Amino acid sequence: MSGPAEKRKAAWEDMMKQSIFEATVKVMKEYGPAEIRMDQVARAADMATGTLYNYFKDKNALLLHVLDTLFKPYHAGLVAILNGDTDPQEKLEAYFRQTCEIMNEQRDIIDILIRARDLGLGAEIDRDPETDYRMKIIRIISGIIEEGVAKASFRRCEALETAAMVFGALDGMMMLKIKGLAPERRVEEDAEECMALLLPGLLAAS
Amino acid sequence: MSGPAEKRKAAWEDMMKQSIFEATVKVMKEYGPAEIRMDQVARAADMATGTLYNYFKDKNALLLHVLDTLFKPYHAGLVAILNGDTDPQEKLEAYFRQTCEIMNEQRDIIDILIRARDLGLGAEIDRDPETDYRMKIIRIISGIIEEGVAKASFRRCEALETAAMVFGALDGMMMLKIKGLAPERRVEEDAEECMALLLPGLLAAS
Amino acid sequence: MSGPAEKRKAAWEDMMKQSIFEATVKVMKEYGPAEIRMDQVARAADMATGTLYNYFKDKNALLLHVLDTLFKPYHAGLVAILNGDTDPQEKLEAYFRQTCEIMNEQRDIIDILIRARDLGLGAEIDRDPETDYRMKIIRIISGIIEEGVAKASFRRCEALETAAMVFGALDGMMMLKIKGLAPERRVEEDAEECMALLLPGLLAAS
Amino acid sequence: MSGPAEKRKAAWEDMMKQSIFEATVKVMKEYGPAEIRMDQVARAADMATGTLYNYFKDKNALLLHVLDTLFKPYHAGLVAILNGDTDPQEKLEAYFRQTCEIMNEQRDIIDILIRARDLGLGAEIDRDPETDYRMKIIRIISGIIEEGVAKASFRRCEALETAAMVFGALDGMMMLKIKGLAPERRVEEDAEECMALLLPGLLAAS
DNA sequence: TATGAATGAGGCTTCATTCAT
DNA sequence: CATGAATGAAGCCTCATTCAT
Repeated sequence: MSGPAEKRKAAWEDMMKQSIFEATVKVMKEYGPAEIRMDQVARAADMATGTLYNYFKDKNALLLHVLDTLFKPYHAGLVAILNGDTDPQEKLEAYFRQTCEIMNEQRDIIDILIRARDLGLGAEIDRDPETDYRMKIIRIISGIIEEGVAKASFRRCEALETAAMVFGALDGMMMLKIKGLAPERRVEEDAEECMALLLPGLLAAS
Repeated sequence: MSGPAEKRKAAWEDMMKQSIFEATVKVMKEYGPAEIRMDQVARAADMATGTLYNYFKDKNALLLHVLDTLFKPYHAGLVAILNGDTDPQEKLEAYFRQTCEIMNEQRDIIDILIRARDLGLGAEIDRDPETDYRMKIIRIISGIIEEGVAKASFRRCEALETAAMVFGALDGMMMLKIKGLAPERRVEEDAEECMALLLPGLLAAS
Repeated sequence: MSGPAEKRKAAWEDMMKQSIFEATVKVMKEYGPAEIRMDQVARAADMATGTLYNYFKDKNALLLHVLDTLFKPYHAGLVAILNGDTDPQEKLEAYFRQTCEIMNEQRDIIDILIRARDLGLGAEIDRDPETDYRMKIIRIISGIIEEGVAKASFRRCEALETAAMVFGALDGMMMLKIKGLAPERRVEEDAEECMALLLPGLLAAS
Repeated sequence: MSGPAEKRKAAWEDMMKQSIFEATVKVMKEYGPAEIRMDQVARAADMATGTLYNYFKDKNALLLHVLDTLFKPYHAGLVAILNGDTDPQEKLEAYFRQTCEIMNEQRDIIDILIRARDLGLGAEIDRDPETDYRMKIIRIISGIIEEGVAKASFRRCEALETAAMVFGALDGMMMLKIKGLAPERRVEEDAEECMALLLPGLLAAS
C-alpha cells in the first residue's frame, strides 16, 4: 500500500503541486488576482498547461488550493494565539501583531487572501464555507472576545459581530498600506495603533 | 434648443438609462457582480443587446454608471454630515447611523459598491481614483477625525489610517449582515454598537 | 398622371437624392470609400437614417447611385470626344487632357470611382457590367483606337486590350498623384506626358 | 537549442501556416478578397477558429501574411531582373514577360495582390508603406527607367511617374484578362504587345 | 506522466435595416 | 414622408480544457 514507490510518487506529486502553487502566486502578484490565466501559470511553473490538470481538477481547484496554502500558516498562528494561556487582551495584541507583521512582510499574499472573491470564486465560497477565510479569522477573534467577556475583562457584546468589526478595522488598515497611503512604521507601532483604537471599546468599564 | 421635443427626448433617455441601470442591478443581485453579461442585462431590461450600446459606450461604462448611481446618494449624505455644524462625535455617530441604515435597507447595493473590484474594473479604478468608492468614504471619515483632533475632542492620530480602520470596521459588520450572521436589530442599536467599539479609542484622554 | 403635384413631388425627390448624394461623397472623402456608414451619411445630409431608405432601397443602391452620378459627366465628355469629328490622335489627346483635368481638380472623385470595388460592391459589379466604370471608359478608348486603325493612322492591334493598357497607364499616373508622389504640373503637361509615352506605340509605322 | 524536436516543431508551425495560407487564398478566390471571415478560413483549413489565432495574432496579421507570401516570389524575380546586367530595354521586356507569365498562370493571385486595399487593410497600408505592393513594383520599374535614361537609351522623363504608367498599363491588361476579355495568347505574345505599346514612347529619339 | 497545440463555446460589439410615432 | 431609437444577426477574439503523441 505504501512502499517506497508510493512514497516517491507522493513526494513527486507534492513537489509538482508546490511548483504550481509558487507559480500561481507569482502570477497573482504580477497581474493581480483577477487576471490569472492557466497558460501564464504553466509558463511561470515551466511546465505545459496540460500538466496543471494532472494535479488540479480545474482552475477553481488550483485557486482554492493556493488560497488554502497561503492561509494555513497564518491561520495556524492565530489558532495558537487563541489556544495560548495568555489573557484575552494579550491575545488580541498578539493577533494584531501577527497580522501587522504579515501585512508588512507579505502584503501581497494577504491581499490575495482577502480578495479571494475577485478570483471569481464567489459561488464556490458560498457553497463551501470552509473556503471563507475571513470568517475563519473572525471566528478566532470572536473566540478571543468571548473569553474576554467570560473573564469580565471585556464588556458584554455580540462577540461575532464585534470580531467582524475588529477584523474589518485591520482589513481597512491593510487596504491603505496596499495603496501606499499608510505611514511606513515598525510592526509594533502598527499593532499599538490598532490597540489604541480598538482596545478601549472592548474593555469592561472599570 | 430646449423645446418640448428635446425634453421628451431627454426624459426618454433618462428612462432608458434607468431601466438599464435597474436591470443591471437585478442581474448583479441574481448572479453576483462578477458574472454580468450584456445579453443578460438586455434581457432583464427587456430590450435588445444593441440597445444597451445606444446608451453606454461599452460594458465598462455601464458598470461604472451603475456604481456611480448607487454611490452618489450615500456619498452625498456623508458629505452633508461632514459639512454639518455638529461636533465631530455627533458626525461620527451620524455616519454610523446612515451607514447602518443603508446596510439594513439596501444591503445588496452596498455589497455591490464595496465589491466594485469584482467587476473586473480594478484597472479602471486604479486609473481614475474617483472611482474608488472606499477611499472617498475614508476621506470623509478622515475629515471628521481631523476636525475632532483639531478640536481636541479626539486624541492625536494618523487621521487617514484611523479612518480606514473605522471604515473597515463597518465594512466588517456589513459583511456579517450580508451573510445573515449578524443579529437583526434596529439601526440605532447597530450604530450604538459601532460607537461603543470605536468611540472610546478615538476620544482624547480626559 | 403628371400634374403640378407630381412635378413638385418629383422635384422634391430629386433634391433629396441630391442631398444624400453630396453627403455620401463628403463622407467618402473624409473617411475613405471603404468606411461608409449609413448613420454618417445621414448626419452629413442632416436627416435621419430612416429617410435614406425612402430614396434608396439599401446601402448598395445608394453607393451605386453615387458612383453613377459621379461618373456620368465624365463619361459624357468622353463620349463627346469619341463622337467628335477630329482625328483619332486628337481624340486620344483630348481623352488624356480631360482625364488629367479631372485628376487635378477632382482627384478624390476619380479615386472613389476607380476604387468602386473597395465599397464591397464587387459582386454587384460582376452581376451588372454596366456598373463597371473602368470597362466603360476602356470601351471608349477602344473605339478611338479602332477608328485610328481603320484610318491607318494607328498600327494594327487588339483594340480592347490596348485600350485597357492606355487606361491603366492613366490610372497609374493618377494613383501616384493621389499619393502625392507625382510632380505637380499643369494639365497640359500631364497630358503631353501621356502622349509622349503612349502615342509612339500606337502610331502606324510611317 | 535547435535539436530535432525544435526542428519538428518549426516544421509543424510552417505546415500549419502554410495550410492557413492556402485556405485563406482559397476563400479569397471563392468569395472575393473583401468577404473573408475567420470561420470560413478555419473551415477551409479544416481546423477550429481558435487555432488560427495560435499562428496569427489577428485577422489583419493573417491577411498581411498572405499578401506578403504571394508577393515575395514575384518581387524577388523583379529585383533579380533589375539587378541583372542586361541593358534596360531587355530588363523591361523581362519585367513584361515575368508579369504576363504570372498573369496567365496565377491570375487570381495577382488579382488578390493588387486589390489588397479591398481587404480593409487600407489604413494598415498607409501606415506601413512596405505593404504597398504596387509602389514596390513601381519603384523597380522606375529603377529600370532611370538606368535607361542614364545610359541615354531612354528619353529623359520623370522616372517614377513613367514607371507608374507602365505599371498601370500592365495592370489594365491584367484586369482584362481577369474578366476574360483579353485574347488568349502565349506569354511571349503578351509581352511583345506590351513592348509594342510602351517601348517606342520610352526610347530616346535616335 | 508531460506535453502543448487544437478545440470551440461564449462574450462583446457593430451597424444595416425596420417601424412606431 | 421624416424621424431616430430599437433591433439582432453576424463577426472577431479569448482562454479553460482536452487529447494524441
